[in-house]
Amino acid sequence: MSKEYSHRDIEKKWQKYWIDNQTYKTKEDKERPKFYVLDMFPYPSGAGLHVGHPLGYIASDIYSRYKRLKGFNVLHPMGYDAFGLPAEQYAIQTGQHPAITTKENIKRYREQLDQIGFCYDWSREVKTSDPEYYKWTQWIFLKLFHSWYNPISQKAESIETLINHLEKNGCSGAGDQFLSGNVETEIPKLEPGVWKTLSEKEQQDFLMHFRLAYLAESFVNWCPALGTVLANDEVKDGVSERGGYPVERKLMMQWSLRITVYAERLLNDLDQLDWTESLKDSQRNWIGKSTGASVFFPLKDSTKKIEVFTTRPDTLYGVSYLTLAPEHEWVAEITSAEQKQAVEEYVAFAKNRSERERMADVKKVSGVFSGAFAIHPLTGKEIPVWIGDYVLAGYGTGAVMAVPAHDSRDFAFARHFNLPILQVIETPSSHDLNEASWDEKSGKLINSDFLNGLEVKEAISAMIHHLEAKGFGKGKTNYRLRDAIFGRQRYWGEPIPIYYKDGIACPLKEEELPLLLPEIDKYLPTETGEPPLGRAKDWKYQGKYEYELSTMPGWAGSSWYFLRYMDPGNPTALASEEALKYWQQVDLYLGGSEHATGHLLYVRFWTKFLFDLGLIPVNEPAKKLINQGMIQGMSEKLKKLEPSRSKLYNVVGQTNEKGDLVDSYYELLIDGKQYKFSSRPSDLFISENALHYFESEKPEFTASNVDISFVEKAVVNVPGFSQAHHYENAIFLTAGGFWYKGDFTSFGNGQSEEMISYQEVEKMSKSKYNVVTPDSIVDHYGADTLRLYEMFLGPLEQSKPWSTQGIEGVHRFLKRLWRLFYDADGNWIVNDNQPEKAELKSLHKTIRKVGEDIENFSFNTSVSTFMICVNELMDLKCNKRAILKDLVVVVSPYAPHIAEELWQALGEQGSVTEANFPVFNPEFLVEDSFSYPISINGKHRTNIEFSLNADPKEVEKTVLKDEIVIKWLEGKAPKKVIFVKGKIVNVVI
RNA sequence: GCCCGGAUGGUGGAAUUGGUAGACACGCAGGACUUAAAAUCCUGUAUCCUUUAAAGAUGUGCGGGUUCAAGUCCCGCUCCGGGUACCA
Repeated sequence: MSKEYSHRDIEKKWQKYWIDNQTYKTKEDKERPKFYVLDMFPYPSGAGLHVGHPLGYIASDIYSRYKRLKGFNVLHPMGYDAFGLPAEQYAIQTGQHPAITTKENIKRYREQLDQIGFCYDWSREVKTSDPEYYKWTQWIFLKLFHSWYNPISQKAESIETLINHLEKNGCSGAGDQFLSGNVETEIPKLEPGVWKTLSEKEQQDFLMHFRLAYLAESFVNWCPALGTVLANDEVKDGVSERGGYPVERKLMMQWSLRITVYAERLLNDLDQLDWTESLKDSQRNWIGKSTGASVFFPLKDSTKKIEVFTTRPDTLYGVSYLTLAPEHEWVAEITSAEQKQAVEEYVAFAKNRSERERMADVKKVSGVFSGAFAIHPLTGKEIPVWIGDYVLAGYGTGAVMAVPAHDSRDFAFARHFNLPILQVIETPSSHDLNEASWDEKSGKLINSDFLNGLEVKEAISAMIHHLEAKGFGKGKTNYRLRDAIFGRQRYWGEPIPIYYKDGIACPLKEEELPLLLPEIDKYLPTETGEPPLGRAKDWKYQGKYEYELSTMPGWAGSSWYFLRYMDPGNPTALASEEALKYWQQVDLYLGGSEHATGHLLYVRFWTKFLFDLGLIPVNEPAKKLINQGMIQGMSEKLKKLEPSRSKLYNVVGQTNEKGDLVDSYYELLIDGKQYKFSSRPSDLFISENALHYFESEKPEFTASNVDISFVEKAVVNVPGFSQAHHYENAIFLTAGGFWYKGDFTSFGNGQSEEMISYQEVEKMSKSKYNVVTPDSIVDHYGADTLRLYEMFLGPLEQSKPWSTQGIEGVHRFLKRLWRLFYDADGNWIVNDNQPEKAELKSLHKTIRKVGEDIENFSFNTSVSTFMICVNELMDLKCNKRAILKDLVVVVSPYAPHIAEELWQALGEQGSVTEANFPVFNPEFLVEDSFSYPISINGKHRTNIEFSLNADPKEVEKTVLKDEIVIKWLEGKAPKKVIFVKGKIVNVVI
């Protein structure tokens, strides 16, 4: 075998060895402590893996390998979140079954992952679209369906315990503490003893108010383009996260999961988690707990009372009107005859505005007076009731008490409609209440009867006390978190295991699972607008009852997959008790922060639920979580213009005497010269060096992404690009000429004829043509180089644009490492000589630093440390086995292939993964002297070597005799001499 | 608007509890080897003044402060990135 460093041979050899020897197969091993390292579930997209994906995978792989060397039994699995929209969209376009697309994508992912040399235990691979797997997703759904949340015991229980309670006690409605806790829910009243007299339908409808998986009419994010509803976290800026299609609010009957009952626990348990503070903050904000009071305002001439939620009950005396959301259920009812038309028009207007529009003009105030009045519960005064879309139907009660003096939104509304502004809190003299409201939760109460003189905080509790005593309201906690919509009107997802009998939703029996996804002819809604599953032929429960036609959302399968990895093949349970007990939970979870409010909240929710039912031993999925930064792409772009929008471009027509068009052509005018085209050009692309032609007109350019494979150092390959992107009929204008239909016409002006692009940092994505895959890098430099380089780029959690600048240095390092074992002619040069102090020092410095770095997830500095060590050993001409053997082990988590090869070359048996991480010995680092930096007034001037045991007084004497110090002293006596052992000497003059 | 993170040479970045700013690498410049190239190796490389060297001055986004000593701590800003958004 050639003894050059040949990454192609080495990496192929060891990847085969690992498979043949099942090196990474993990078993429950009671003898060793366990450690569970998990990467966030990838969705296998058609674009394959780009260089950003492996960043986290490499980090977790290094960590896993390190933990193994430290004697842990490491579980490090990988699998696929295989259901999802893109495969289905592709199916709609091409008719290809999403299962086929998914399978192909997974195959490609797997090839790409394999070539990087990860230590995944592939025998545990799971795919959410596999019936073996989704059987258990459906099983958990049934458990959710059969459970309710008991607010007294603070956990999920079987629905049976609720039925028992209802039989005995009935339900006193929304205020029933036993049933609702303090969570805002609408519950109908039920007298004791009535339960048994209800029909089955009535009973089931009632239970739907409690089931953790329930069917209810609610406002959903409807995406017409995708033909489905989306969860809140799947909507970004009013458009769908996948695809960017508009989303509107719609009232629909939907399956939802009652995540809101877990709000308090999801919030509190964050404190125990070793997750990044910013991620925990995101979850806290998303849950959005706020405490305050609900207050009832009786309507004038009515028995109805409008309930509002406020966090500022202290400002009750400052209420000058109420505002209802346009969707509030009483709007039509309370509107006066005179206002009817105006209100109806306004409600229609508000409803038709898409979410995006509503968000776009947050600043614009709109609303209408309902004509109704409410009675202020404390003052008895009449106050008007308005309708305004700044009030959200989905939060609180959909109604607010407006305190314009102390709430900026109420202030803007009051200003716009000339409503009174009543001050109830003293403001600093610098604050002008005519200009803006005083929203601060501080100050003394005024104009507020019994609250006068109290501080805001005291006033809040005093008021709540007062309201409760008088029966006008009560203290209340609200959460921003909404229940999660669970049904999707799509094909490629888990069928919901429910059928309908006489209008009642009935669950399948557990032994009837999995409910298989049926085959259909087209992946589109039916003619009658039902979801695609409506197309399935003869798909009925027991041949007669309709199944639920919506499927589960993408996050269903990913909400519990960490459990399945513990025991993936188990046919009788989601995982065996033994495996669940041994592996417990994820010790280190690695993934992007974009999952903060979606996946990471749902997986915590399901974990807590399964824990409540006693099915698993832990109530949190992951102890520690690290976010890796995003690797962005560098896009290449060309400025573009609709040709007719430039003065350089003309359409010239010639007419005969009769006025008929006899000849026409298109032309470009440059420097007074005319260039003709026979047919109409589609676009005008402008090179960065040709912008001066537009100086006088300054048009608004648009931009087009150019596939980065057609760009070399900002020079665009025009024929390649125009063909691949279908711009055959476009003009490409450069400073010195232009391309049209594959031909170049020179202006002959001596200016550059190159088509120059400009660069922009963007998210790496197929649609931006800026994707860099790891494949070519692995091919050219090898997986070990890729692994080291991705770590060398910088701190793991930092986002950065991809650039291969610098990869050479890392590759050179591996070649230099190789040179410690083989000389330039490929001769083995390792010897058994006794290592010397300097060599041991270099090695142990490295052992210590790399160990610390991995524990701190500071992988970039480890790579530097390796480089320093190899450079030092090179300088020392050290080829000693005693040193190199340990070095190979320390390097192996980062660059496993070369480490295996060198390990074997050293004559060691088996895989380097079975070795032990060398133990750091501080003795080798003990120094007896130190070259002290000598500072004068804090500025470094010189260095003097002293023994580390040197007496400070002796040091001071020597320092003051030093030539350079004497020069700076200029004959003066020093005021002070600071001596810090092992650090510094500072002379103060 | 609010919450979080960040700003250090031409570039990526390093710098323990405050203690030699710029490790390591890229790039660049010069040199060695070679017929030549690649590869490899050696030297230099924050900025400014200076022919060079020595020596010095400046220097971690900006303005203040604490300290013998500040990239690091405190106060006030600017800009960039991410999240979130009428949440009452």
